[in-house]
Amino acid sequence: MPELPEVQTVVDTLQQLVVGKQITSIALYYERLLESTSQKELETLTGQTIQEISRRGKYLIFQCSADCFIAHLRMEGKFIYYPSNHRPAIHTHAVFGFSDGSELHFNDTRKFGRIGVYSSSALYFEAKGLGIEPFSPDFSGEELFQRFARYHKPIKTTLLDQHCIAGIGNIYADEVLFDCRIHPLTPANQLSRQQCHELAASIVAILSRAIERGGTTIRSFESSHHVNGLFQIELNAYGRAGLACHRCQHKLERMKISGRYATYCPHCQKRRD
DNA sequence: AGACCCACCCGAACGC
DNA sequence: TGCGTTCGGGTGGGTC
Repeated sequence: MPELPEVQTVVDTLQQLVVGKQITSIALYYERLLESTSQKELETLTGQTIQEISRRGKYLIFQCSADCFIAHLRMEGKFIYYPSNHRPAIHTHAVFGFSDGSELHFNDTRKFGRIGVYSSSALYFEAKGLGIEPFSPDFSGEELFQRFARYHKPIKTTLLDQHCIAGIGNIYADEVLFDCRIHPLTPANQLSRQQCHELAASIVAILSRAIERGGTTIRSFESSHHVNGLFQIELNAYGRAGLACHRCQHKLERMKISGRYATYCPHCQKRRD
């Protein structure tokens, strides 16, 4: 499932493929793909040129001549680029045709992904109340310490809360907590300054490493299934319940915390409260 | 207001 | 073997 690093990889790849191209047609096969956008509004992209592609949290931003369209891949959404006209594969919900004959298909088995057309991406994210970017200059241990003061819920849940920090999903939340030896149930507002500094450093380090790997693994977008990039990363916690901890050999455990699973080492990640 | 839970989907994995 | 059931993922919206 694409989290920040996977989305960044998609951005990097798409930038080389479709920036500068003019949209000449849009076909929509699944209406609910649109988020607070009518088919008519989607149509307004026709004739516009994609000027820039960027990322905010797990959102992809396609800045076009007049409007922008924003996509969220959720679990299995993917963009597939074809240099020329191509029959839509199963689970393809939208096709953008460009003036040079190439196409960008949006494909999503789960139908959870969403796209929408907006006049300003900044306003869109402001309205959403999206949290701080891990790669923004303002991101620091002190910043996290200040933010966490408002969150009484478990740190695992807080890391997943996109209003606090943008871009972290279940996988990297588990990995970061393992790295910092923090028990997932620890209330966020009970973390020490020191722990927040470690968390901030760990988030940046682990996400960076994942982006590096994603970037090196994924060459052609066709074969990208971006998850490929993810599995190039050695995971220490996520998906390893019942297996031996890479640090202490104890069995990792899995626990449900506000509806989400957390995998952690009960020996390395002790509760301190 | 804040914490929780479910709906949205589908296919893989599991149970009978 | 074949069927039915459960589960998991991110997010928004609903409920208490």
